[in-house]
Amino acid sequence: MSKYRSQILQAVDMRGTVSVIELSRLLGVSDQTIRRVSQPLVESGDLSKVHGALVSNRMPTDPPFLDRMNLNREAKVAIARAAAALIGDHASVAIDTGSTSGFIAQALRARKGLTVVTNSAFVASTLAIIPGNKVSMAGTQLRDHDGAAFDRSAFEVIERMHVDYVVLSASMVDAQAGFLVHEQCEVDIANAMMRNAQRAVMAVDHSKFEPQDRRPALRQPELKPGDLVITNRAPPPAFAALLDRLDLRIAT
Amino acid sequence: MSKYRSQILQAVDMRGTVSVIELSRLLGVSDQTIRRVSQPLVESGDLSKVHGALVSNRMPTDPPFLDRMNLNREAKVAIARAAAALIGDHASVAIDTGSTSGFIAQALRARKGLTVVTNSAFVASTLAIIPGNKVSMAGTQLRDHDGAAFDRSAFEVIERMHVDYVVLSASMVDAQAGFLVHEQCEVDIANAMMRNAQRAVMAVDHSKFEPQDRRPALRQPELKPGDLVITNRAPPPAFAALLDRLDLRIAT
DNA sequence: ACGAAAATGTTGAATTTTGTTGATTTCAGT
DNA sequence: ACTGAAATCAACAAAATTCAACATTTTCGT
Repeated sequence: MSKYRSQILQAVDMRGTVSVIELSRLLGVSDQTIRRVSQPLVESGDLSKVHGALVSNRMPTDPPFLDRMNLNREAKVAIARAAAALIGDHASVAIDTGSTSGFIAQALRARKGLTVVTNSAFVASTLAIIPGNKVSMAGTQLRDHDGAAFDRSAFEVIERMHVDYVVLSASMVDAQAGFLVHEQCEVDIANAMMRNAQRAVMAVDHSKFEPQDRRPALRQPELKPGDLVITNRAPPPAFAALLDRLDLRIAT
Repeated sequence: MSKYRSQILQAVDMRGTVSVIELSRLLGVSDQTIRRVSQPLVESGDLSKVHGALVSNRMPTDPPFLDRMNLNREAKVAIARAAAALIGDHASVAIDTGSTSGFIAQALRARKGLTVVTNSAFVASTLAIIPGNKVSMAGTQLRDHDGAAFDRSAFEVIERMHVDYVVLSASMVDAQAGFLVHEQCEVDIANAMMRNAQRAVMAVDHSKFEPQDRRPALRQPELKPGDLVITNRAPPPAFAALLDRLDLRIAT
């Protein structure tokens, strides 16, 4: 069992297919090494080999949603690790949709006995198949943007639960306005989750502190003092006031 | 119980895998010491050792469901191709849980404008993120066996719909009894789906025609004459009577 | 403070992994 | 089918890691 095993699996699972050369650069080793250490993985059927690349045998591939997951991938993985380190075995967690939340779900596969409620089918299917987890999928009608539900039944499921943590994300952070998203329905779900959770964990990579091409206009519900913000670089000083009473963690 | 124990565990858990040298620098001790104090952790199963590094055992290891997807993978892929070829763009489909259905979902990513209802979170998240698809997730409480739902709301969602095709699977085929599964709830869902579908597609790879180690005892609802059975090898002659009035296709 | 026991560091040989080279195979375009 | 570019494979040398044994330091009870 090679030390690169999990990294290769993760990279290939995440992107569907990735070239041998790219993997070698990613892990900082030679292409030959990639070929060598991936051999057992293709023999066990986890991966397939094509000329020039490895392809995942187990995950959905290509569509736009997964493209977004590859944006700032390293930052998101680091944040996900930090968030997962915070959440212990047997915790209960509400998880919203969004690519960072997707990574956090992946990192949470390491936990045992989680109770999870989410409106994202991706998060649900990631965590549901871990033995011992109890996962509730909130909502029925899934939007194609990201496979998340925002219908009435989603709220009904969320309102029935009370959890230790809620994992939230945002599309942008504004020094005055706070954490912004694009759709009102996302705010509504976040609100419902926060009302039924002890502590909020807001996960935003560093790019969210910069202006976006399509500026989101809707404010996420205000965080309580003591709620957690996880990011991967120290935010610019302009955000000091906003983050003042929150527990800020920088993941590396 | 060494004084470094918890630090090593935390670091390795956090990052998934971390090199012995790096750990030694992190804790300010020699590499040999790391090897020595990590030995009990390896023996107790918390960590694994690879050449040059320690890896966390609580990290994403293949959950059973994904293992099952790798069983008879080629047969299932062939069947999935055949099933997907049958189902055109803009069709409406109900899909049950089961690993073969998972592959069919993957093959259906090539279709456009599908309307899908499924009680499997895996199928839902696979197809929901295809632009233009309308996917309904039936059910809330997901079982860890395969991430599928069988609660009352699952039935309510299925009963509301009427679709062109229903894609079903079975754990075993018996020449007398027909298509068998392990759980009554699976039969119930199949029944609900069949009542609300024009035509059934039963997908079973060749291994299902052989006796299983754990024999399933529950009969799927009877197929109508003209319903489809897709498999990947000609079934043994003993099954001729069973398949008599059904439309049998052999995928290669 | 003393000595025994445990823990840590150091060394060098054995083992494993890695990068490089050149021959061979595969792939895409004519 | 032919050709050049790219990818794979096999083999070997170089580098890194491990292991075992011993020297040294730290810890702890008396």
